[in-house]
Amino acid sequence: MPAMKYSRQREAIKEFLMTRKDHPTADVVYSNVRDVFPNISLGTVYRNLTLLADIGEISRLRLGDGVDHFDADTTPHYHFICTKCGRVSDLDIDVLTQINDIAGMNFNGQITGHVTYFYGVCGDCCDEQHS
Amino acid sequence: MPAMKYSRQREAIKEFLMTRKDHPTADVVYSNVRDVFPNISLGTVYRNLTLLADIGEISRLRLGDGVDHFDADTTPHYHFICTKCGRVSDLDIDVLTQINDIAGMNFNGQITGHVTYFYGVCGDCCDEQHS
DNA sequence: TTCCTTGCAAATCGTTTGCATAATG
DNA sequence: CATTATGCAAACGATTTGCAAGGAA
Repeated sequence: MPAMKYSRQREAIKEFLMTRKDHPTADVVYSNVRDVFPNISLGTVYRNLTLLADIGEISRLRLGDGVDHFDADTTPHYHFICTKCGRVSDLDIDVLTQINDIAGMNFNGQITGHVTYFYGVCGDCCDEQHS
Repeated sequence: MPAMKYSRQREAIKEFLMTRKDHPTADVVYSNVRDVFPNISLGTVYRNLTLLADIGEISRLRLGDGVDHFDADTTPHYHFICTKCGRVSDLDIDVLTQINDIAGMNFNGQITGHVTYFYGVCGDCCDEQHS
């Protein structure tokens, strides 16, 4: 693991991510950071997102839609994906550690964790249906 | 949705999947079905896997490893991924419908389901560590 | 004969990487 | 000055798609 040097671009990427709670993709990060660094390349964005995720300063979300999402909030929490608009939002519940034990019943091996995401229709899309 | 016609290739793909409980990828399906149809193309495998998944005869698993896995067992159940060997196996527990309700607390919207996969070390890999 | 399915190859999408140059320590 | 980071473009792996030819209803 090489020593990390400061870079304005990386800082801008992280700062942008911290302003958002909708878990943007690399592409969204790219087009937004380009407002500040018009010459930044998509490769640099990917490199820094990967680097930040590796050192634990951000987290990478694989939600099964084929695209990686990124989150400046690294505390363990669950996510919700709206099947109408695709929006990703945080859920305000405790981590369900007990389901690891439930899953471990009748299983030959050690279960150390789980990944869960919930889906359904978000508040905004529910409102649209009623109007 | 166009009417579906019989095809030997599709049949072979589905039959192969039914013999396996390790959730193979499209590539694994391809190389195995090629033993029966040496001229089958990867495109045909993908087309049929997608078609079968769309009509609900098989299910497509996105486990966050960047590759799609396929399962002839379409009944709802949970999966376990070994972080050592990458093997995917079924878990013998009931579906935890109650966690949808838990997740729905303090949430403005409707939660209709969830996707969960567990990870850890499988029985075989545990044994290896001890020997 | 109609229209679905195939094999093949090219295209697409998200992501990674090699390389010469620029910036950091 | 040593080394990491950048921009660019090419490479990549998984998956999809256009097309002409083959097979099912």
